[in-house]
Amino acid sequence: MPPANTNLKMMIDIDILFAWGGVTKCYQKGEVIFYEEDMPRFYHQILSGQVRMYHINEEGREFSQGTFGIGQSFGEPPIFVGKPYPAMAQAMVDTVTIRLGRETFLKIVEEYPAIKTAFLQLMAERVYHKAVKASSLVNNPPEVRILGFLQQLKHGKPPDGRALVPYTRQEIANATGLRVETVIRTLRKMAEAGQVEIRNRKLYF
Amino acid sequence: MPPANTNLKMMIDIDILFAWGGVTKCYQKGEVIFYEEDMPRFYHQILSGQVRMYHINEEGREFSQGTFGIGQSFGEPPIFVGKPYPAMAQAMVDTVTIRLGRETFLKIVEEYPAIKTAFLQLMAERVYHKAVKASSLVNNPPEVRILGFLQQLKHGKPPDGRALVPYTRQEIANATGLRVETVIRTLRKMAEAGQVEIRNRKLYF
DNA sequence: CGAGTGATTGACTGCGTTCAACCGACGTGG
DNA sequence: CCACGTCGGTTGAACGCAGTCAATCACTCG
Repeated sequence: MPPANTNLKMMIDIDILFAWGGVTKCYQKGEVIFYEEDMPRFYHQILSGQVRMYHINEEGREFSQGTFGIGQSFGEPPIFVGKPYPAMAQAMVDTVTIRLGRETFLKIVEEYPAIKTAFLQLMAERVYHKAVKASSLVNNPPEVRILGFLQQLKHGKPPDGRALVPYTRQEIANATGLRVETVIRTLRKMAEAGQVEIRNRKLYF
Repeated sequence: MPPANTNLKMMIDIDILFAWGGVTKCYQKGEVIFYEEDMPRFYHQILSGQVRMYHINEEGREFSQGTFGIGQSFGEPPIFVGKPYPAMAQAMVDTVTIRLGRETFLKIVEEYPAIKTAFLQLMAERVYHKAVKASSLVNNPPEVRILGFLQQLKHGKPPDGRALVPYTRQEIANATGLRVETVIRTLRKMAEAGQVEIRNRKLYF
């Protein structure tokens, strides 16, 4: 199952990546692609599978920065700004990526104006989404946070009735800064209110 | 007093902005530059003063997305992605900006590769900071949130002893998603622990 | 069938919020 | 020069909601 926020257009054409020396790399489910504090050495783009970026704080609690699907790239901002990764990346399922050295990637960006523009827009979109997400996370009760999370999944999706939400309660909790139990109890209330639907433990929105 | 996170390099050279038809605009303290949900019509760059971007939620609570000082631009992501502003911008003090129509701005970005690169890096930096900020805001007790906020102000600042924090308790509360009272109580505890200093109601970090 | 994973429920607790005052510094006008 | 208004800072008391802990349930897969 592809992640709900999959953006179908490829960030960089695969032929270009291979032409510039990109190589594929396979990761098993659960394998870590890079750790927090690592310096970025590669540009990563997903050929198949799904990747999650998240942060673990001092008390051992996770916070998801986002999930990425086929065609999407991840972990680029630190490449552009020359800082270490602020979060770790992990394959959620068996995943194949194509990767390219940091320097080569930056050369490609300078070489193709259209690609530079695409990344400018991508970064702008990420800023935008993180701003919206922050608003919905901070200062808001559980119901609003969860609604915000669910709505962001709907991007570009046709509003044809309800769709299965491909996330576990735990994943929703990690993305919204709530505890699993709170997510469960809030979702039940929301189901009673008709805002979501729960059919044998599956969540529809 | 310039905001603590002032980035001294100008985003776009002022001569270029004027050459392309940029005009200056004055805002009085408290004046709103644009509202949430407005479609972006201008690129804004600060000549003097200080601007705050923030969001007001349903319950009337504010959440600061950031503050911007001399030489900085703000509100660009929606221009690049063609969406309405997710937050409003307001002059915190009397402020002068230079502004330029959206279309002209985009033309400049395409015209000058160096400027395009600068904005790519700027957007990447913003993503980075918002990611770090989100981690520190969610799932964390007041002390950690406030520490995160204070540390982000230190960027590039020489660590020469303590500096006056140019923010009111209310502003810190709005930026961290806490209540004023909680900020006050937590700061007092932190002062006792030596993490900050409070001299006649002024905060030093 | 047994192990493992995710979902669920109940009881209790604690922390940050809420509400309501008051304080201290500063500026302005009569 | 002082009275007054305003704004930011401070304190105390009570409350309520989400977190915590612990146990159980439902489903899947080897």
